[in-house]
Amino acid sequence: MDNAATDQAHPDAAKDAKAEIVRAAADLFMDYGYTATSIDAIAEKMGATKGRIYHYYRSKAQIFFDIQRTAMTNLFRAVEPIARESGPPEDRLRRMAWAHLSLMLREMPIQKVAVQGLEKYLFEAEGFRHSKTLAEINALRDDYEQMFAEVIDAGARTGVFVNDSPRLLTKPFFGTMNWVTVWYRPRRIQSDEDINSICSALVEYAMRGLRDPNGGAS
Amino acid sequence: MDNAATDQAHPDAAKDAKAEIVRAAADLFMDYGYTATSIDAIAEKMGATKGRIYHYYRSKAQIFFDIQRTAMTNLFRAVEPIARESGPPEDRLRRMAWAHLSLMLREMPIQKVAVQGLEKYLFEAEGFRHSKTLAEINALRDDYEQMFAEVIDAGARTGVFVNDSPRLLTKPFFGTMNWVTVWYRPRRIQSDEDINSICSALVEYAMRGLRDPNGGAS
DNA sequence: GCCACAACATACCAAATAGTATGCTTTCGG
DNA sequence: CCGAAAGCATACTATTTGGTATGTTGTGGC
Repeated sequence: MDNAATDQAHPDAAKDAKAEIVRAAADLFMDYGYTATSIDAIAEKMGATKGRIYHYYRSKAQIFFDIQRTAMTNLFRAVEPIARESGPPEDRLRRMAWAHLSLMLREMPIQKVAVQGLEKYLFEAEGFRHSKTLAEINALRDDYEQMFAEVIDAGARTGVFVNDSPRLLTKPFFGTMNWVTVWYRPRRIQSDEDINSICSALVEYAMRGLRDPNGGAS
Repeated sequence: MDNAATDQAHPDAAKDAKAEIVRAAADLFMDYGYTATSIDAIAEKMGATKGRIYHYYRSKAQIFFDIQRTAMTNLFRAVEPIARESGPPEDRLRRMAWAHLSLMLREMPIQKVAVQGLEKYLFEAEGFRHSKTLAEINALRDDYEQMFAEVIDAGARTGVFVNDSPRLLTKPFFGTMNWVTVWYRPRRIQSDEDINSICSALVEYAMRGLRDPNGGAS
C-alpha cells in the first residue's frame, strides 16, 4: 500500500498520471524551490486542483522523492549500458559523460531538482531521517558515482589518467557537467545543435581534467 | 535611507550587528533553503528575537541580498589583487583559483547561498525584478566571471590553453570549484591540511581542463 | 442496470510565518 | 541630568499553505 492507486487494475494509467505530476512539480521546484512551491501551484499548472495530486501522492515530500527516483532511473538507463561495455576506459568514460550531460540538458527540471535538491530542509526538519525512501535514493546516487569511479580507476591503472583517488576525481568530473544546472537557461526552442556543442565542450574539458599530461598511452 | 541604522553615529557597530545576522542567516539558508528558514529561526540562532533583526533589515529579502553582496565582496578582495599582477596567465589563474576555492571552503555558508541561491523564487514571485539591488548583484557576478575570462583569454593567446571561447570555458572552470558547495560537508574541526589537499586536487583538475595537450608553452 | 471504486473537485482547518505596532531599557550628546 | 534616539523584546495580525474530509461524476465488471 505505497499509495492509493498503484495496485489497481490499470497501473499504467496511474503511472502516466504520476509522471505528469512529477513533471509539473519539477518545473516549479526548479524555478522557485521546494518550499516556495505550493501544491496548489502544481495543480494549477496542470489545470487541476489539489484533489488530483493527493489522489496519487500522500504528501509533497513523496513527489519530491519520486522526482529523485525518476532522475536516477533515467540516468542509469542511459549510462549503465555504456559502462558495461568492454573497451578502453577513456572511450567508455567519454561516452558515459556525454550520455549523462545530454540527459541533464534535455530533462533539466527533473535533473536539476534531483542534483541540487538533496538538501536537509526535508530530512532534518521532518521525520524523514530514517525513511526507507531516503536511504534508497542515497544508495542510488552512491552506486551511480561508483560506476564512474570504477572506469576512472581502470583508466588510472593503464596510466592515461592522473593518479589521484578515483573518489576525489569524480567530484570535479561531475562538477564540470552538473554545473550546467546552475548557469544554463533552457531556451524556448533548444536546438540539438546547441546542446551538442555544449556537451562537446564540457565533456572534453572534463576528460582533459582527468588525463595525465605526462603519461603516454599504455 | 537604506535602512534604519546605517547612517547613525556608530556605523561600525551597526555593521557588526548586521554581519552577525548575515552569518546566522547564511548558516540556516545553507541547510534549509531560503523559504524554509523563518525569521524567528534566525533570531533564535542568535539568542534573540525578531525585533533585533527587523531593527537592521526591513525584510527577509534584504538579508539575502546582503549575503550575496558580502560573498562577492570577499571574493573580489581575495582574487582581484592577483588578477592585477603581471606574469604568466597560467600562474596568475592558478593562484586566483586557489584563492577562490579557499574562500569557498572557509566561508561555506555565505558562499554556498550566494552561488546556488540566485534563483527565481524571489524575483519572479515578488516585485524584485527591477530592484536596484538585484541589478547590482548581477553586475558583480558578471564582473567577477569576466575577470577570470580575461586571464583565460590571455592564456589562450599564448597557446597554453585550448582555443574555445573564454566565456564557455569559465563555466566548467567554475563548475569544478563551485561544485564543492554541493558535495563537501564542513567537518566540526576542519584542518587547514584537509582544505589544502582539496584545493590542490580541484585547482589542478581545473587547470588541466584548460590546458591544450598539443600546445607546448610558447 | 447496478454497484463498487477510481478519479477527481470543493470546502474546510490548524499551523506556520512575514511583517507591524508598540513597549521597555540603555546610552549619549548637550 | 534630561530628552531623544538606539537597540532591542513582546504582542498581535493577515495571509499562506499542507493536509483532510467530503462530496460528485464517470466507468468497468458482472
